[in-house]
Amino acid sequence: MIIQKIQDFSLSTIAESGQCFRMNLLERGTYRVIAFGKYLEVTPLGNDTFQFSCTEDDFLHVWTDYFDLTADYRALKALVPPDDAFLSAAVNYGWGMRILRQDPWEVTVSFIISQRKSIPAIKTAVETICTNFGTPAYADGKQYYPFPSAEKIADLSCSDIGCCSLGYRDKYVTGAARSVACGDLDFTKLREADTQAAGNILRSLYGVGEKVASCILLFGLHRINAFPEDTWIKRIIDSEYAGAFPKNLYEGHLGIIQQYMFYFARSTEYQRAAPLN
DNA sequence: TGCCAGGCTTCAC
DNA sequence: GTGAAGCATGGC
Repeated sequence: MIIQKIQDFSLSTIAESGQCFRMNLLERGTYRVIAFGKYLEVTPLGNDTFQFSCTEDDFLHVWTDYFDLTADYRALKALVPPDDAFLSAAVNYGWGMRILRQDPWEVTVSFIISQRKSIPAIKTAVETICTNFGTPAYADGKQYYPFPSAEKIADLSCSDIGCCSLGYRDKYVTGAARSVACGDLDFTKLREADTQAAGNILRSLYGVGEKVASCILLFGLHRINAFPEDTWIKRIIDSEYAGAFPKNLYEGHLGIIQQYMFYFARSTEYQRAAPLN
């Protein structure tokens, strides 16, 4: 068990911002995270202090990286011009945001599934994949299901994986799994490649286009300048920026800005004031 | 019951 | 190269 003081860190903001699908609220503010085959519970204790249900070794070598705890987003927020009312409100609303450093394989599958699905439906599909094909594991007597390996998914037919509500995306997921399993898609090499080259490789996968590739770059490879433009971001750029968002102001950190925009655009606070649809 | 969802591929033109 | 059609299924 680790007790840690962390400033500018909000579990609810991170969990509800649409970047991950296996971080869930249990009770009284405690969130459960399943990632990299490990199980974690994080409980806010007040005064910027959090309890992590892990060893010191895992905290230092797994979760500090995962939650991007060494980063400081304050300098980025300071770049937002005061006269940009939307983005000023967005970075304020998204207090405690972090861009998680997730497993790129899990991110690839999750965001392939995400196309034309609601976030609750994505979470259901991802969880069903884990319970059906993940190898059960235990932490403190609790059973959980890690995300299955690419090799495991590669052995499945579209019919086998049909129980996971993937619809027409089933062939995209099995195809990506086979690319990883046979070595054609190597995330170790992608980490070393420049962002443009990595994006080109990702877009060569069947079922991966510009938006999903950007999500894999941002959430799986921590290329924080990747800027996924989904329907929400496009509507915001049209309605708040007359179709021209000033990306040049945030060069190098566009992915973080995008995450504040996405999280705020979907909030009831913004929807009440300026509904997008 | 009907509409919509963190898009993509395919096919005309 | 550009734009429209079609897509499976869950959640509200």
